[in-house]
Amino acid sequence: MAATPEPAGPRSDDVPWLDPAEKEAWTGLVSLILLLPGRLEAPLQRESGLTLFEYLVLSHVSEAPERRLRMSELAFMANGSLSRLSNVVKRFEQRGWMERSPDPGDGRYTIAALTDAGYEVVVAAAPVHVRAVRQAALDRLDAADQAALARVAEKLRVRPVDLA
Amino acid sequence: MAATPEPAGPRSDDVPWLDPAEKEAWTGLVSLILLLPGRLEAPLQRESGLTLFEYLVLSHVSEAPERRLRMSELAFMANGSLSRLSNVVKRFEQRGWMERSPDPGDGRYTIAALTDAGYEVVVAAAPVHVRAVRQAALDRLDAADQAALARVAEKLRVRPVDLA
DNA sequence: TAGGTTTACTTCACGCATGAAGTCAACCGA
DNA sequence: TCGGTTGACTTCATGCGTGAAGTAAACCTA
Repeated sequence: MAATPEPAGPRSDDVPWLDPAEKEAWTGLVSLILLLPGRLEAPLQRESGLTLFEYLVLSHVSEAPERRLRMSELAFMANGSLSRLSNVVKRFEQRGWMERSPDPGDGRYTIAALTDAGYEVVVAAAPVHVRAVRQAALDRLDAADQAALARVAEKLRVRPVDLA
Repeated sequence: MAATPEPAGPRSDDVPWLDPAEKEAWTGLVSLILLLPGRLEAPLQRESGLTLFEYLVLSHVSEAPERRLRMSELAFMANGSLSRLSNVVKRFEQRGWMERSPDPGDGRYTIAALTDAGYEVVVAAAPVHVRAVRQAALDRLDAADQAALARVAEKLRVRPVDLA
């Protein structure tokens, strides 16, 4: 397999190209990024009609005290931008799974709350998701792999721009 | 941070829940999947108007002998489904970056070829991408991390359905 | 207390991804 | 050689994600 996407022609000046070890890491990362989301989401999508991100949103609010969270905190927890979250919560509101209200203490904040209907949706979706995670990932990794994955992810963790 | 998306209520029967180590691996994987694509694509998008997947497509054809490849091989190499590739190549054809023709030997195959215009696009995009990869990933990982990442990705590697 | 700035969020237009259904070529079996 | 099956794509409707621009509340600062 031709793993290097280096164009065959004259190479650029200032950017050092990837050595073999780097290339392998890069190839692996790319395949994770492009193939895993589908695998992880497919069961959730089929059985609960949810995106991975949507599931994370629901599950994080469901665990928060009183099942309520500020939009910005929720966005952070669910690994998404505020914009993305806003769109998702709007859809959830239309389906009756969530409700939004301004924070009485500071009107700039919006508090997102899970309804009972929304709660039932997460409860139904959770085992589906866990099964998918085991099947697509955890079952294929031993303890050392899992630890390494957690370590690497921690080092690469990065935040979307619009929440500072 | 509330890391477990386990709903607070009665837990499901048959699916074993995640233990702490598994939970960390899972959390890490999820954040990689949700946050890295954006980081990796943003520069490519801004400076070359390309998706990560689109870049991979271009760069893999550019390295193939005579800059031609069967659609199915290309889809496999670029970590995408045939359907996704077909849409991308169609757009590229409209921009004059690629051309498609049926394989003379077996009319079921389609051969995708890079034009000179397309070649110039990859050459311009490559350093942008490499810089992004270094910045978002490689620079933050030492050699052991990189090896671990490659190993884990290999174990999780999985193929889209429609290319068997 | 008025003007400007920051913070938190929302909206919308655009574009890409998905996957089910369709097309067309080649192969196979009787 | 004809009908069925497999293989390799292609198409299209639907829906989600992105990011730039907008709104509105609170916080300065003089």
